[in-house]
Amino acid sequence: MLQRASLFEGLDEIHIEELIRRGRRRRLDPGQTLFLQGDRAEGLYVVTDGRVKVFKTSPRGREQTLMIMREGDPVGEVAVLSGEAYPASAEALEASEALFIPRQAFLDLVTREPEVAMRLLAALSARLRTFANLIEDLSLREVAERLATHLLTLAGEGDSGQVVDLTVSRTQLSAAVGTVPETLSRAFKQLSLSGAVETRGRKVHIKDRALLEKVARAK
Amino acid sequence: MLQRASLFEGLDEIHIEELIRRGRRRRLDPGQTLFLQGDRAEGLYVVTDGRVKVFKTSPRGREQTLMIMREGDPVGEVAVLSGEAYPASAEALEASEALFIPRQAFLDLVTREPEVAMRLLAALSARLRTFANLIEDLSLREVAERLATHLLTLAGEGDSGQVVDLTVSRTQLSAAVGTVPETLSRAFKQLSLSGAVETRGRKVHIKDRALLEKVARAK
DNA sequence: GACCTACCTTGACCTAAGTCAAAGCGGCGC
DNA sequence: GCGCCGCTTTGACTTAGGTCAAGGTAGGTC
Repeated sequence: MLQRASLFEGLDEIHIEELIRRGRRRRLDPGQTLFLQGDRAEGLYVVTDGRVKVFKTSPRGREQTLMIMREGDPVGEVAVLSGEAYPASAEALEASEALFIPRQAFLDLVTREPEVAMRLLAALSARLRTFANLIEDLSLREVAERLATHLLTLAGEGDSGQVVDLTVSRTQLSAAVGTVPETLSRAFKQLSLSGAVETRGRKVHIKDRALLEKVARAK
Repeated sequence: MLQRASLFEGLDEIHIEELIRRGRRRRLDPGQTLFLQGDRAEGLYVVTDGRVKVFKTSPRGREQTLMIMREGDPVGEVAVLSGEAYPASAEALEASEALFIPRQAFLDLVTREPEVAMRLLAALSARLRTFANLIEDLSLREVAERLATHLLTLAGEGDSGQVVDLTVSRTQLSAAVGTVPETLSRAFKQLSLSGAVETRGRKVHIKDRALLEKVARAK
């Protein structure tokens, strides 16, 4: 499984085995916390099954999801690399499993295997790009636009008529889009009324992709 | 100069010289563009003098500053590493100078010198942390709180009574904090009236650090 | 010193979106 | 089948903050 993780793809058996030997497998119940923002970073996790949400919390209890990690994704490497506390919290979205890799084991691997370092650079770059887009969205675009973009991202390249699976509850989606459930609900209604999409629970039917793109690009 | 850049600190003369040989020095007038979001990334820049702003633009003309880079900082490496277009635009804030390093020259150096790769990992990690905080701010906190945090960051560890230099115009600051000049102005007024700070042009006198921290941590 | 320009502040207004409270709705257990 | 619990939607209201339009202020130039 680790071999298929983008970070470790094609890595020698020996290293994989060392990671597993030095690491510790951890089962996660839905909603279970991996770590909280501010915790000292003793290591990182690699998601081996299920999904893990990385998020920030406001004092008033609102949440902003930073990213949702799946099988093969590393969680918490940033803290390990910079040697500081975790900058955000992480919890399992569903029953999941992760391999905990102690700080030093990971640093050893990264310094010893330039290939891993390069992969890591690629991963962090991609993430920075995603974050930059989220910043842009939050600062410069409104909720309906963000939702439209989000749906299009989920939909990928397909054309009108396809059905995308949100895979998360509305509450989770609202936190990912940077709003509250009530506002998300109204944004969906707006998109439905205009004829761009049709919703059925967690499935969203994209009825008019061009229209959705127009909303996404917006004013 | 490059030797003092955090990325290349302590790097062999030979490599530095190669970078300079393969690179191209570029003078920048205030406001001059280095690249625009979406441009194909032929390489990256290292700021050698002055300051460069990296930002996103909305169709309605508003701007969100992502970061301000100074002497020694790399700009545009993310695009080079991920091999895609620049995810944001960059322009000089003042008369500046930068070394343009072609894509391949940089990739050669990174793959050949693990030390540089490690430095880069550290730099990207730090940036991810900054971005995560900006996302949190934009999504979960209000303008006065963000401004207070920003001022405290500029102030560093000092105590009440110190004077911090904004170094940028109000318009620039508003784009960095994620708002418009009018709203920033009102936020400053709010902080002044409460007695937390006093403003004199680009200098801000921190009169009551504890109070400022209270505003920053907020509700 | 007077003028110009660019930036900053203020006031009045408007709108997106958050909050609070109350129904809906749906799946699950009994 | 009935009722319960959690999630989602809806409605009414409030508010942060963006927009537009005047003024104000300061630094630079002649």
